[in-house]
Amino acid sequence: MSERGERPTLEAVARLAGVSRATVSRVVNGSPKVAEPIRAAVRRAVEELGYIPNAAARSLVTQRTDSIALVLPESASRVFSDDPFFPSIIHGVSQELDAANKQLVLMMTNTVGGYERVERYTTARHVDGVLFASTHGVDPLPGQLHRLGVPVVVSGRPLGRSPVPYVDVDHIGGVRKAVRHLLDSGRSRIATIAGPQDMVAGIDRLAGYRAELQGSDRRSIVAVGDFTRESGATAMRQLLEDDPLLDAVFVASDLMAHGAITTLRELGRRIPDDVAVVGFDDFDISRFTDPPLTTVRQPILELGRELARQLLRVVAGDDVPSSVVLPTELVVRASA
Amino acid sequence: MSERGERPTLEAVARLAGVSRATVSRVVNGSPKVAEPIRAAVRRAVEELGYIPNAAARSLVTQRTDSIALVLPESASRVFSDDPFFPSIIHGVSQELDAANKQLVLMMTNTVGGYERVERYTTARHVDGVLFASTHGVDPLPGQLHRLGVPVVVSGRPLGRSPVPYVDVDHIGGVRKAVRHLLDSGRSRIATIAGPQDMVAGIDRLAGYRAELQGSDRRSIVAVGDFTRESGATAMRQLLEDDPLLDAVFVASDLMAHGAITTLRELGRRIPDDVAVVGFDDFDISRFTDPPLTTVRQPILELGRELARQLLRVVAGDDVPSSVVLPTELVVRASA
DNA sequence: CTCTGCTGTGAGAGCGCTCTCTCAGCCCGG
DNA sequence: CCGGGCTGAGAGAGCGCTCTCACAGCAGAG
Repeated sequence: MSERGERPTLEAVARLAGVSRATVSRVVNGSPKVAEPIRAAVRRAVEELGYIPNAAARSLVTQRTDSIALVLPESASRVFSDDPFFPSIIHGVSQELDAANKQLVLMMTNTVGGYERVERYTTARHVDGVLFASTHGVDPLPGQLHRLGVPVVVSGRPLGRSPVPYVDVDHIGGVRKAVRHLLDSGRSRIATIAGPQDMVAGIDRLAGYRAELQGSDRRSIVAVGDFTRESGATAMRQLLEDDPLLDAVFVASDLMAHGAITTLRELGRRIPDDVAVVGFDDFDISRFTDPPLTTVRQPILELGRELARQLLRVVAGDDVPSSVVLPTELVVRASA
Repeated sequence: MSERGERPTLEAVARLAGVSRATVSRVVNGSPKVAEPIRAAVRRAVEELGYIPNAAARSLVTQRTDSIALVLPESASRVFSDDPFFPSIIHGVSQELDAANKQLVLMMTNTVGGYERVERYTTARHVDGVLFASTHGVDPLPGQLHRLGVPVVVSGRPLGRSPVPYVDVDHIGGVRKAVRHLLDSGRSRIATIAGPQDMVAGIDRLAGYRAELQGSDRRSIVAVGDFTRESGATAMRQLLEDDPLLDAVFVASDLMAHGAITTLRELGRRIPDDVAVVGFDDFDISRFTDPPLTTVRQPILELGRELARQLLRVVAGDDVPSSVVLPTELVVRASA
């Protein structure tokens, strides 16, 4: 191994193997048009010197960086320590990028100047593509990058009209199954704790609830939270004030469902006997609540992987099915 | 804004401003020896063209990449979705790197060929420095990189003798406070569920338990888990078989403590009346267990930040206080 | 035996930047 | 009025790689 700072270059390998730089480059990059004996000699020289290509030099000429940015929005930090959503996304993305030999550059917009940093960094093409995780409201950046020709894929259908390809899960379908389950088990006063109405996940899950209830003669009872446990607890309290006789609640996130369960217990309601509770997410933790939570599973890891796969496809220049919606599934446990 | 692929270069800015490339470079990099009028002219040209320096070209000559790798070990993935430890580390690291204008490159060793990938990537100096999060057992890579002169800082005191600087928390001090608390509240049969004994966190927390018990005439009752909820539940069952009369348990992680609580409840033990439970971590979720968990708080976010700060110092060439140990603190809630 | 057409290799330019070195211009002292 | 010292700007090399183009060598056709 070489000492600090004196890494072998293509030149050195070429000299040792007795060939030109171009030939070494061909071998290193797997070009087929190199005679076998020469290829072997080069391989040996590479091995001997412990040669590893300099990424900066390569990027400079190829205009590729072999790295992908994953941008997490401001809100991510708020829930980061308690909400396994972003970790799972990261994990899924990482799996696919690893397999494709791309690097994952993580960026958060939560810190001071975060938005400008991300904007500069991504428009400067320091990365080959950009992934956005669940943006709040209307974030102009994905569209802007898309227009500049930077490969972009976002998680969650963007609000408003947007040409940016996305990957999302079937919120509405999942919620409808959940509400149907409550109806089928004879519940008659079914409330919901919705998510923030500036996020597609919040909007769609409420829409699903409304859609399924529409078919029945039940009226909707709605409170809104922000996906945190605390907001779930508060919203539940409010819901019970609105209708003390409600016998079921669909909660738009598991964390909020946990909060709701805490409130229900404090107020002496038995679950599911008095009030049935269904969540949305299927976080690991929900198997361990008391009672274990019935919930709609969304495949978060898979969402991350699909996100990465789509982006890699765009980066590679393949045409992309503009968007993907992954299925959700009702997981019935004891709470409903 | 320019079309795809035709980003302005230094050259273009220089031409527009009527100066040389060198001068533009000086202005862009904030050199003080440029006359004010010229500086202003260059700034204007930069603005007008929307010039952003090409990172690859810069890296090529400076030999810096302005990015830092954070390596998460294999085990991270296993617990990723349920354990807020890594997310918090990432978050803390990210905060500091953002502030220093460095990029965060995330690498996991969990995927196929992960170790080799990380090794190649980091030794190839594609990053200015490498952070390792809580390695299992004895990982040779940090030491190896350190020897090659690559700036490295690891989280958690390395097992065995190692010259690699680390940042850790005061496991032993925290555990001693926890056990002392149990002793002071009159508990006489204090068991422990230890963490994996190939990790410093597991070893030290057990050592702290033993050390504090040593002073009293109480005997130690030990079971070992792997920091997961399930292992906590199993270990608790085992502990109760070993000593049905135990009246307290110090659990080496919050997740395992949750598992233990589940078991205790299943077996009809009241908490804290029959058995007091103390955890270690102070995850958010522990405020919401029933009863809320008394636990040792370790400052995970701060650990991440300190990790990044130390590494940035090494990268900058400042001499580094070889290691840092952050304080832990007992948080008393209802479970003990 | 020459010519054409291939295949495999080398020469060399150039990606966009930084940094050293050189030098022009100016101020001040002698 | 001239020379030395200083300051600020430009010229130019070169970081390590890829890729185009030229060309050597050889096979097969005419």
